[in-house]
Amino acid sequence: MTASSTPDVPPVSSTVRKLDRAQSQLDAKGAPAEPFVLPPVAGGMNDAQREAVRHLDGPCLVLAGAGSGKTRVITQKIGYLLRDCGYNARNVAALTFTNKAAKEMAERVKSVAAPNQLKGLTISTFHSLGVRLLREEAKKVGLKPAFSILASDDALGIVQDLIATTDKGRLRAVQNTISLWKNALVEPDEAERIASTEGEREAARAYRSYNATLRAYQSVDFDDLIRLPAQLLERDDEARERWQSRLRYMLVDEYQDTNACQYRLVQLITGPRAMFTAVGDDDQAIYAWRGATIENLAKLTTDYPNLKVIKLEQNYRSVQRILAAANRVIEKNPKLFDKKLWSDLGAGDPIVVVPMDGEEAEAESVAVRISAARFEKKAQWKDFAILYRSNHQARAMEQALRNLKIPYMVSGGQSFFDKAEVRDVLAYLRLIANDEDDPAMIRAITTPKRGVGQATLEVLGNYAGEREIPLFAAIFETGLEQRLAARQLAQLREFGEFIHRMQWRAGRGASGEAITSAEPAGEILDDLLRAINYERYLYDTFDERGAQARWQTVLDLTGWLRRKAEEDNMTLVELVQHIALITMLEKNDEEDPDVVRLSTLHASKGLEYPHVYLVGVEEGLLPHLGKDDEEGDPAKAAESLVARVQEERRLMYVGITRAQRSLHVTWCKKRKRGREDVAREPSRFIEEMGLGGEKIVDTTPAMSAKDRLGMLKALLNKGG
DNA sequence: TGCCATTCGTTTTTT
DNA sequence: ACGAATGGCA
Repeated sequence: MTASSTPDVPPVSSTVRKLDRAQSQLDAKGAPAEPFVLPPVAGGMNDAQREAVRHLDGPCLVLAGAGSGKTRVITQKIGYLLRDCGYNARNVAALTFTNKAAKEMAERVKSVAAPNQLKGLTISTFHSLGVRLLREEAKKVGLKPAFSILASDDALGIVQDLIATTDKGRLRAVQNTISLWKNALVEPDEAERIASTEGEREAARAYRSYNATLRAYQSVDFDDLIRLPAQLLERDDEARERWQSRLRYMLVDEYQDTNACQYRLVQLITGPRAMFTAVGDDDQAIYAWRGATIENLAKLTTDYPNLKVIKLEQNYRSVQRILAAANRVIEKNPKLFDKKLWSDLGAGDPIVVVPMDGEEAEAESVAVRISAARFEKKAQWKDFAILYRSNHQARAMEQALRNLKIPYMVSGGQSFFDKAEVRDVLAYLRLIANDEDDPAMIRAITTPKRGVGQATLEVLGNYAGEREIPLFAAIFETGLEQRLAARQLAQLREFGEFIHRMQWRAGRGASGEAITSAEPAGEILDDLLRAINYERYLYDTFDERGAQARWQTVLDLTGWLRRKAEEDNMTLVELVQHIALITMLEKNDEEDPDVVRLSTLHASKGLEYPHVYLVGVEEGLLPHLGKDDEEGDPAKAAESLVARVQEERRLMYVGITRAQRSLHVTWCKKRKRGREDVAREPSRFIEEMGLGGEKIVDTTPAMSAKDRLGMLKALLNKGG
């Protein structure tokens, strides 16, 4: 799986040797030595946490069980480095996987050091760091600094052009396989060698041209944001040394979710000095499907013989009964590191398991129970979370919550940036920032319709192909006059002029680099939307309701862009360059509103709630086991099935351990599948929780609509 | 031959 | 409930 044998990616050991050489040169030039005497650490931590914070004698792995205070360790350690150890914030980086986690960590770090000490500190996702590195080093990688980042849908479009099929599932499979290869540092050559199934062979054939197409568009996909920086640092001694002396201490959160590529990047940046702290929990590894491998945890111990391993085993989050159930479930998985979580927060209430008739009944019942519990426990809405395996389960829940007028927020789910209207607007912005971005060009020039259709684009595409120039540049070529009707040509040129004007106003110099005389992003955006008449287009193509919702989304987007540009004093072009990574979570700045949280189990990781309702805990849903692929190799199929059950079990573990005080687990005896009701079995994980006599099986039927209304009124009256 | 409507089927998680 | 595929109609 690792790329040790790939010709153009040297094996770890040789890399480390090279790094050693590079590093000794660096140190000889007088880089500051690490502090000798360790100052004390501020209190409020247990012995293990304190040890983790203070360990600076080399690489450090913190095995942090759920709720054991890992974020605390990271933030305290940042504070320790900056306050007490003389580190400059510019030389410290903390990496997370999600924007949400990065944002939260940035928030918590504020309490740990003075603002001026924090200036220049890097707290970002792997992907954001990758973008930053890539923008700065663009020339060395053969990209212009204004390269585009393609969302997965755009990347899928590229795959579609490469493979002759309309089968969306197959295209996704190819895209996915390529993504996994990139994450595992497998280059096209090796991919061709190791492809074993028909699907993989198809992907291997497309892999090389997929990369070539991206390059032609001056674009990268998400995986490239890690892969290309790693590749660059691997090959370019000068760049590597520069980044090594720049990021002198790294902290990596959720280390169990790193993939081979991310591991390599960390390894290259930290170099042989290996000044880093990795924090993770093998029991919470739930991203194997996107290339993460817990082998990275094991590899750490072999790659770094002087690795200090510290376990955090005291849980500060959950009541004993919840923790015990979680421990019993995860016990069924093989252990990489032995650790046992304990808590002194008291026994707590028994865990409640409730079988339900169907998904509406389940949703209704959970909603009613939350209403009642809020009243009984004098709790707030935001003390409750409803967690589920897959996004579509949110539908029924949302409906039930709306019926009871319970405020809620859905986190996770499909990204804001996947919405068509957002991608439409962004296509224009991408094109303005990078006019070699052909997918953006095609999308922009065809939405809204402006009399340029398939036929015209084909002519343009052919012409651009012959000359090997971008589509946008082709617009202005004189050779087109013979091939296109005057009318079409006029449309194209008008569009081209329009984009040119926007580029100029947005602060993009003729050759692509940013210039200083840019107009405010907000004004340009307004003019852009007005010029393309986007609102009108929405109302023409959708019904009143749909158009209104979509237009609101566009306003959210532009409003956010405008604010962001002002706050960070960026030109539109600069803004667009890192926008692909930003989640709308960042937009929801309103500090935690009092609402019930709906979330997938994946999106819930790292969060905690007093009262958790884990719904749809059924065989086939959690664990969700797809079909066995592995064409005709029963041994392999069985092996992968076992691995998948183990990952689903960790997902269950993550779900249970989100709960602080109470946990409800529900499952449906029947569930609608298509139009038929299908009988369902409770998840094996319910049994594995080992609730024994303690389990309460509550079979109260769902309330009638009338009773519910009565209860709601009663609650409203009493609750005020 | 192309488009519209109906019917059937359905693996999920995210940067 | 959504998306794709197929069948029927114009």
